[in-house]
Amino acid sequence: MKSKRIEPARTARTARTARGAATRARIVEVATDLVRSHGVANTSLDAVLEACHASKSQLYHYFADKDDLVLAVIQRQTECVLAAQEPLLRELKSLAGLRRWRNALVELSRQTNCAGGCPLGSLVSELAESAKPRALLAESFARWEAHLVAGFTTMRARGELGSHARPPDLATAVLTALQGGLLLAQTMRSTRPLELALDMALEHVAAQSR
Amino acid sequence: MKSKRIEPARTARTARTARGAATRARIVEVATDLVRSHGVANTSLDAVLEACHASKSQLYHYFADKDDLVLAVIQRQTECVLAAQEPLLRELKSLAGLRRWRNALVELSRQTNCAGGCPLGSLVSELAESAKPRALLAESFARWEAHLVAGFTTMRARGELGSHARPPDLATAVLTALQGGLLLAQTMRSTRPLELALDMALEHVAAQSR
DNA sequence: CCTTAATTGGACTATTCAGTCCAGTGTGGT
DNA sequence: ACCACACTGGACTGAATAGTCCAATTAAGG
Repeated sequence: MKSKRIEPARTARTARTARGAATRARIVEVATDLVRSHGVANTSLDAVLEACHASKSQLYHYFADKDDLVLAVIQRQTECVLAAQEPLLRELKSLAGLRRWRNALVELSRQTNCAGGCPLGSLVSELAESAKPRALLAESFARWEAHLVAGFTTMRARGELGSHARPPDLATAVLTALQGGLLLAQTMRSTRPLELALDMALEHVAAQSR
Repeated sequence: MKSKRIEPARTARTARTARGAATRARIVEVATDLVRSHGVANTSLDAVLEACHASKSQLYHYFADKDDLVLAVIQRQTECVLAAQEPLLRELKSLAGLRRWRNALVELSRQTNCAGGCPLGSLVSELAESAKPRALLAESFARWEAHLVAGFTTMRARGELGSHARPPDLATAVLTALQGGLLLAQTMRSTRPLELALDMALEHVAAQSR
């Protein structure tokens, strides 16, 4: 039982100056990079501060504690992933667009030699047992799914999917395939699992076309 | 650059006595439990030793260092998972058996309130960037896949799958669906993603039947 | 028995890390 | 110009934690 609410809840001020905002942003940015490559538990605050030339007091001026910083990292990582997906997600309005999305992801994975996996997926296993981080990650995936839902809805409206197709379910299924594919690809150091997973997902979607 | 080979490689003796073997086994067992529930980075050696009533010297008598213990934990976790899968995997010789497998997994996930995810999958994101652990995990998944391959091969021989069906690819695809489904289920605290993922995988397999 | 080696207890070290504190510096508003 | 407050530098603390060391205990074989 760790009751945090007993304490005066610490500060965690919000930046009131351009300079302060810049500092805060710099910390989050660097922390996000380090967490992506080493995981939360293997990223020390000292390492973050050294990498972004900030001091302890700066960090604790803007964040209550490490957990609080991690929440900011999750949010930033979410923005990064969604921003990277944006161009692909935008044209996700047809089976052909879906196939382009698949190819782009496989290519991306190949370029990094299948290392790293999904930045958000990786956070899950480390943080899913903590309430707030888990809730934030759930929200992130929901936003990701929402883009897919929009695409499938458009496809259904166009008649490229049957009227019985359920965009939310399709989106969830496709996202599980992507996450599972990336996980296995990372483990096997081969894009093959990702390709098979996404192809299965594409087939699943295509099966919903009239 | 961390060169480990410069040192005399430390001891890591193998047990030469029933008592010693029991001690070693006890350490690995407890470590596996703690790692499953808290992750590698959040499991301290002191915690392991206290939980199994052993001392530092006992641990370092049988393991070179923490990494070495982690390798043993991966192996034990693999045996546990495969042993738990065994009864389900054995009857994986028909589409009906596959469906029973699906239902059992969903039920299992529901019972744990979707917490934890796959014990092996969780290790991946934490260890996939280290050579030996990654190789071990790849081997674990390969063994898991092998069971699925055997099932699909039987199904093909029986004519329940077409002769064009490729058991290894089907097995990989099914495993990615399971992993992705568990990951999302853990995040969303709902069995729905797992159900959708596995149903997609079943449909994928069924599509290979004549 | 008795010797040899396996096994064990647990104190000790060195390091790392989260979090605290306070004195000092910059800055915006009046 | 001046004041209040945002911001910053960095030393310091206390708790963990991986790993070391050695003396004591226990078992196995001749």
